[in-house]
Amino acid sequence: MKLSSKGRYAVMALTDLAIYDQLGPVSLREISLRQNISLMYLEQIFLKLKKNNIVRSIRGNKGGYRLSKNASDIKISEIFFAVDENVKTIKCIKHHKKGCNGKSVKCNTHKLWDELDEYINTFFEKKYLSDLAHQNDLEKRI
Amino acid sequence: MKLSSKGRYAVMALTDLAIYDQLGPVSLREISLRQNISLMYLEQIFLKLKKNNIVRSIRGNKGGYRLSKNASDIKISEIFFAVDENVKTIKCIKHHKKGCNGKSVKCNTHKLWDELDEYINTFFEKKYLSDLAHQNDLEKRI
DNA sequence: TCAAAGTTGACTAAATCACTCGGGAATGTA
DNA sequence: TACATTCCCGAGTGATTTAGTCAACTTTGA
Repeated sequence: MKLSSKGRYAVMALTDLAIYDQLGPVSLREISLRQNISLMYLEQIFLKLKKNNIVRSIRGNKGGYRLSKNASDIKISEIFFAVDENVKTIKCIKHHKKGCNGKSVKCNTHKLWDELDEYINTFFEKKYLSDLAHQNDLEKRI
Repeated sequence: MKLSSKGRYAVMALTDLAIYDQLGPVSLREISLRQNISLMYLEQIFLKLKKNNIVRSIRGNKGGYRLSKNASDIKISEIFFAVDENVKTIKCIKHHKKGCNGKSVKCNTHKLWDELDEYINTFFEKKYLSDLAHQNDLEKRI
């Protein structure tokens, strides 16, 4: 059971962005250097974040990215959704019209995985980007 | 973020075993048929379960497996541990002697992943095999 | 004009997953 | 004692996913 690096990097990069956003557009190059994430990979990730309206881009020289809303309005769950980090613990859904294991009923453990999914999603629904940014305040870094 | 099939199958198979255990040793063949899991794969899984003292084996004709303790004493977390389904959401630990991202401090989001790990582990610590077995009582099936 | 930035689709090496294979060893039953 | 049935176990493998890379743009500020 693991988190993909895409989801992890997305949250790291956005936390970084949330901290430096107040100074103007933040380029991926800066984030790449500070967070030690490949620039090319960040491009991929930010494209998705942009499509999901979490960040907006400013092209050209001195350009970069900004949050498209307040950090306190961005849920971690939203970020994960944007980069396809979906918290789906099972694949045992809808085999034909039958149950999970090809039988006519749901598998033994179906309920457990459903509960787990919900449990984990709750965690990410309760966490906001601002919670992370505050832990790493700008003042502490300059 | 997903669960491996090994962990999933282990829990399914053990739930099945917990239900039929009272009738004597249960062969992997039976479990394979009932749960629709490959026999060869089950062998692999049960080897690990045995090494971790969750089941014990009876060899030879009419042999099979039995739980090595009561279903009400087997935590789901224990099962996952046995089949290496470890709930580790990050790899950003102990890069050299430094922090997660090669820098001298922990990454922005370190605390978040730590909390998540603990949160998920708590879920599995609270669930016992008997909880699942009861939902699928033998009486309902014969 | 030029450099710095974002945009985009295609590509790829490596790792992991989800098994399979083959040969063995133990044991109850005929 | 033969044999079928079961567990035992290391090695192998094909497909998929991950974690990126690459190349060739377009946009914009100075």
